This record gives sequence, C-alpha cells and structure tokens, in this order.
Amino acid sequence: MCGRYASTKNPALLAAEFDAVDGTGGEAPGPDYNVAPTKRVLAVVERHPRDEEGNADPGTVERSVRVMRWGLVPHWAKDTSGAAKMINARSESVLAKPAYRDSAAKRRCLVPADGWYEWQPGEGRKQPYFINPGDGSSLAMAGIWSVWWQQEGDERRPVITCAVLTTDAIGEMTAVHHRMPLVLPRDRWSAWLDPDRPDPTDLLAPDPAVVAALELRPVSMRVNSIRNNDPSLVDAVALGESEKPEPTLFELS
DNA sequence: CCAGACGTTGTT
DNA sequence: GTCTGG
DNA sequence: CCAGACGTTGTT
DNA sequence: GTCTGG
Repeated sequence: MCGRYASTKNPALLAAEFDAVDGTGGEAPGPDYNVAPTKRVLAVVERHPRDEEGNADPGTVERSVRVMRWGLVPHWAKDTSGAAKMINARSESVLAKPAYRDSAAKRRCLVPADGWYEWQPGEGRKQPYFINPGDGSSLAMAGIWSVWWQQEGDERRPVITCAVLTTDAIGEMTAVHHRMPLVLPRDRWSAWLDPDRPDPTDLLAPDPAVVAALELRPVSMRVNSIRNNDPSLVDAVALGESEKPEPTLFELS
C-alpha cells in the first residue's frame, strides 16, 4: 500500500519528466522525504483548458503539474475531517465506490514520487523499507482527485485533494507487504490521464516490468516520525539475519 | 419516506 | 450527490 | 503510514 | 482501545 513516500523534485523537473507545464504558480511544496497523509503534494493532471467563462474546450488538452492535498475529500463531504482515511483507493473497487467513482471516471492524476515507504509487519517492531526505481526516474503512482469547496465567509475556495490507488503486491514486493501502490509504466500515462476516457479498467493491473525495475532497501526507523525529514531517511541500513525480507510471507495460497 | 453512509489496512 | 437500510 | 493524545475545574 | 494530526 502507500501511506508515506518521498517527493523531492521541483515542479520544473517534474514538468519536464511528465511532458507537462508547471501549473503550481509558485505555490509548490518543497522537497519532502517524508510525505504523509493530509500534506500538500504535487500531482500531474490533464484537462481541457477553460476560457474566462469556465467553458472547457473539448478540442484541446493541457497536461500540468498541480498542488493537491493528500487524502480525498468528495465534493459532497460536510468537512475535510475524513481526508486522512481516504489516502488510498483500492483499484479493484475504485470504479464502484461512491466516494471514488466520479473521480475515477473523470479526474485521474499521476502522483510522482522518488519512491514510497512500506512497513514490513513481523516479530517486534515493523521494519520500514524504501522502494524506488533503480534509475533515478520518478515513479508515477496512479491517483484520483476531487474538488471540495471551502466556505470562508462569503468566499468559496477550492480545495483540491487526491488519493493513490493500491493493488496486490507482485514480484519482489510481496516480501515486504501484500499491497502496493499502482505504479503506471510510462506507456500508460497518457491513457490514465485522458479526461475523455471514462473507463480505465484496462489500466488497473500491476505491471510486472515496472515492479522488476524497482529497488527495495531497509531504512531507518527514523522515518516513522514525520518530524524527521532529511535525505538520510532513504539510506539503506543493515538488518540482522532475523529481519531479512521473507519472500514467502505474503504469497497467496 | 428519511437517515446515514460514503474508506483502507491490518489483525484476530 | 447518490445509494442503502429501515 | 506512524505518533501521540485521550480531561476538567479553577485560578492566574 | 481508538481517534486525530501530520
């Protein structure tokens, strides 16, 4: 699954990597080695540009990097208090769940990450791992987003929120956990972001090639506390024999 | 009809 | 907003 | 995801 | 044990 990740690239770098424009307006959060639920994050969306009256132009699309808050708040929510419970959406059910289906059909995004953290349950304390692409590229987690209107006196301010899709862990990832974020290979980015494709069913399966290209390493327990936030959080640490990943631990029988 | 939910993970 | 449960 | 709080009265 | 906050 995905409840914590690292995102340290600035919007300009991400815009280049995702063939998008920087739509953050200088409001982007800085480098973050310990992104946690409800924090501000960067995401990539593709939308039909709107004119001054708010009408979308169906003939063109623009891909941009945006600032969102992690934890989806549906437009009908009374307040934002449920956001922390909605940081993930199961890919198996996202199209059917009332809280997610509109977003899954019409408002998909990519959530770029340097890598994500996973806590391996076991004897004693859980061991955190960092999982990232071996080549330094960003991974693109499949996401959905929503707009919630915050009333401030007479003003209504949009709050953009998002959730990351999860799927069954496959390959090497099963050694650490039985769920993982849905990471999309580059050749599925456009289809995932396509605002005119209401049914993304074909894109919801985990991709073995993407997973095979991931690196996985145990990291310091310091990542547990979000007060810690520095580059060393993603550094490998040595493990005792008894704490090594157990490949069969989560194999389904 | 109205009221209440609307989510995921992990653990037992 | 929309569906489910009573 | 993990960490940290979890409470009231009265007095300053 | 369970909820909230980040």
